[in-house]
Amino acid sequence: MNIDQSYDPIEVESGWYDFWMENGLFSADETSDRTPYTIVIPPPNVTGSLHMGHALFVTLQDVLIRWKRMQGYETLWLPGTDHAGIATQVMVERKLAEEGTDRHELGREKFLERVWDWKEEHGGTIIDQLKQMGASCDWDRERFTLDEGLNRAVREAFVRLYEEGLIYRGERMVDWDPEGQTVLSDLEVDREEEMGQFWYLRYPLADGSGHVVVGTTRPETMLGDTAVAVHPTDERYRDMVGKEVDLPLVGRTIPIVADEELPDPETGTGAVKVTPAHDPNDFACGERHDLERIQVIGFDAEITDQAPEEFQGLDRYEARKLVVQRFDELGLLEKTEQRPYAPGRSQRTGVIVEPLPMLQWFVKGKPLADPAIEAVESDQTEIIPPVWKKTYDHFMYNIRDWCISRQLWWGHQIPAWYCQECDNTMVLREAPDRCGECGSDHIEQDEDVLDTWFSSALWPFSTLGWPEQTVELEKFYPTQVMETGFDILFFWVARMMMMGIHFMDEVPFEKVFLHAMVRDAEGRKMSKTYGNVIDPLHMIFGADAADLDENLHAELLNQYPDGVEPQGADALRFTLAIYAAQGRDIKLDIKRIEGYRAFLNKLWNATRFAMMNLEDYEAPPYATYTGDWSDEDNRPFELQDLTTADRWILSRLDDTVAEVDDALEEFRFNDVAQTLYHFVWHELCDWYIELIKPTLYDESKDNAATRRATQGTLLYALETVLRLLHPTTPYVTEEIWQSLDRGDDAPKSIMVASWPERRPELEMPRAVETMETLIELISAIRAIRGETNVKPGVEIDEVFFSTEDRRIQQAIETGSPYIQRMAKVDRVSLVDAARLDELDAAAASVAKGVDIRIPLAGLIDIGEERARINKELDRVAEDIDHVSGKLANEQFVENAPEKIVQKDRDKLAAFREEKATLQESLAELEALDSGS
RNA sequence: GGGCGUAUAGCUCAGUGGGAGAGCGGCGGCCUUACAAGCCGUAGGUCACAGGUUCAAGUCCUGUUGCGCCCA
Repeated sequence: MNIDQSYDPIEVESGWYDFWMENGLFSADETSDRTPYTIVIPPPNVTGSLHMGHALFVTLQDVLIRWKRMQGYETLWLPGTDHAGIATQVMVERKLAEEGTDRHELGREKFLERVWDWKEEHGGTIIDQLKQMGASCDWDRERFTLDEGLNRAVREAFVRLYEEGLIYRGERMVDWDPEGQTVLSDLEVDREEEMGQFWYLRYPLADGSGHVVVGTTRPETMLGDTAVAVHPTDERYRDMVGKEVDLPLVGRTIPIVADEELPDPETGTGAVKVTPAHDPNDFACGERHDLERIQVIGFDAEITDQAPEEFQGLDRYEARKLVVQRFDELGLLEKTEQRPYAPGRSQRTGVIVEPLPMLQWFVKGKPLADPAIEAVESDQTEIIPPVWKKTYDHFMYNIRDWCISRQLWWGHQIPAWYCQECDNTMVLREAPDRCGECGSDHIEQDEDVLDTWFSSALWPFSTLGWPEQTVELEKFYPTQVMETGFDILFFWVARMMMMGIHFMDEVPFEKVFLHAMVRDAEGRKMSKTYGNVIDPLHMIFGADAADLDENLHAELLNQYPDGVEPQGADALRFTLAIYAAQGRDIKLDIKRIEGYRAFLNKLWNATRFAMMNLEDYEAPPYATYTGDWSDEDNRPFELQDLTTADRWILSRLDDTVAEVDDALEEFRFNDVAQTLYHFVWHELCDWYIELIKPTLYDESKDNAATRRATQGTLLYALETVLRLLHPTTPYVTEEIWQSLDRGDDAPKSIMVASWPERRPELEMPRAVETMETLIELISAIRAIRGETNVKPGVEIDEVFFSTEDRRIQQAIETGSPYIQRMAKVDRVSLVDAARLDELDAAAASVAKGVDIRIPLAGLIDIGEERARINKELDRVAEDIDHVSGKLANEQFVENAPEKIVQKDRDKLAAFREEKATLQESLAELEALDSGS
């Protein structure tokens, strides 16, 4: 025995990762002639740390990669990290603030040094954590979105798109993050509905003939109003169009214009104020009516000198208060009300964004989106689950130009240079010495950097060496699967599709699998606000109460005041896999993780059992497990020596192989895990191992061949199921597999053992049928025992079976030793119906059409047995009602397929027979009861 | 406001027109030499609601309600 008494995940998971690394088992060979299978990792934030979302994607991708690797593909799982522009820069800026300085004081160069330092310090964390999850990435190829090769790819892509007219610089309304001090793309702004104030302001008409009332959620912007708009069909304002109003507080006179789009007669008063410099819709309206843009809120979110002096320098919210106050004082505040509104907030800083017109760089949407739509339409890329195709299409068909410049320093600096002399703009791969137009050397590079997602969009090919035509690119592009969360379908997947097709003329991946969000057990997002965060590392390694944060992990602490036990990466992975049903969020409950650790313990102990009973077994060469079986000498056991139980488990194993494989092909990870769980626990352990104990314990000469066949079956089944489980639970399967010590010709790791395939030789339906019958009969006897208070230790003298069915009779004959053992029965007697009638009082049951009788013989509680039979009778009566009702329906008999109708007729007959048997038995019991 | 999804046992979820399932939890009984992280048995359902199609609906269609997400 070289396996510990119980499963200890920490112990098991401690050494194998190094072993895999040392043997180079994760490395892809770009020169091999094997069919490639490539996944590029969704690069996590370089300074981040592992959360459940990461744990999920690592699990699913590793399952796919390990599966394909075992199938013999040249697998490449290419890892890396993302520089996460805003997030990282904000982090470092906060640190600087603590030191009482800021990036401007430091200067660009020094600041970037600090960020690189920060990256060096924290950058390894997430990578180490991915490794702890067991990720079999090719670490030699690890990339970073800011490394030199990727920077080159970014410059190349930018320049080409510029030359093709697909990147341009222009003044547009953009979302400004006043805290992050940068522009954001549409996608980086979150809108969440909240209750807000809605103010109604009176603007007096310039001719003194009255006033117009406008509603707004942002009164401070009135300082920049340059018009009031009403709908041309709105009768209320028909006479006002063309008139002017005196803008209070400001003293400006502004027109009332008729606009088709901006005002909604159904909302508010139907008249709206127009602030072209501070709202995208107003901006558009301003373009239509040629209105002035007056920017009254600056980049620091303070009121500019374009506003009256009183307001200048005020924060936008202070200004709001003051504006409202002044309106009130002037009697121009009509009313206020509470109303839900959805302000845009920066995804990074959480601050309400300020829409402002700015000169920025943009990527044109439509020309890149059209081929990407077509690629999905024509199935060059398949989106799974398919429901997301609609969302993808919706985004692509309504795509807007993408603002890619960011007022940050941490990122790829835009490769554009401006001549200070002649205003020439140069977009180039390398920095120029002088202006190409006027020759001046007074040139400056654009200060801004690119949106991080711009570099991420190139990830599937930039990581393989593009723009060089590398061997890697040739071998591994396009990739096979992009596996990521649906929340970045637009941010990332859509943009990779556009860029991949544009630059490579080929889609970046054949399939996109979008996984769900991991939530807490109640379905809420994991967040500090709720205190419901579950840290994957706490699940893997355990956590003392002291390790847990009272804010982040409040709920966990509540549930586990003393901390949590280590569950291991395998249990976590198995849990995430079995939860990963398509089209549904994952509501993670720690109890489930504990349950699957118990499952791995079960597997562990099944192995211990096997090893105890295989000590004298001489295992066949490993090649017989994976090789061709058409040659009888190359099989791991003699088929003719197999017992019914052996045949059954091998058949079921073969079904399991097929089910697992099908489920993997279709990304049904939950079915993969569920199928294996059921097979290992409820077939292999609950039945097979129990069934074969007598065979294994009988060391007589007569039994030698049978025993050997059973030993062979046990080892084969265990070894095969380990291979099936390996992609999901790599550590424990490697540990157990190694301890089986399958000889010199076995691969050095289960990682590179071959993936199980169906074996026609193992399909033995007759044995399956027999075992299914036996399992039902045994369960029926156990149910009687359990419900009539027969103690588990007590052996029943004799059980009688009666059936007309030849095949079932045979099953009982061959299976009687199994029945004896599993139901704890001394004798099994197969008799004809007449013999049953001779029995006096007996417990009775019917299963598979077999009458089962157990003479009471003083061991069965008569009262309990009567109650049990009455319950059975109720059930049968319901069944009879149901089926006979169906058969009484002429429509059903006429229209339903004959097969279905016949099935119901057979059922009805069986139910009636069962009822008769039970009634008879009950009558006997009652006679006995009254007689005694 | 528009769109997408979802509703099945106490909880978390499978379910592919043909008698409603699993895991966890509950209850009862077991220290049976692989495993008490275990074993045996068992209770628990108006498949959200209302219509419709069909011989037959958890499953297909329509509507309603609740919940979730995306876009505006």
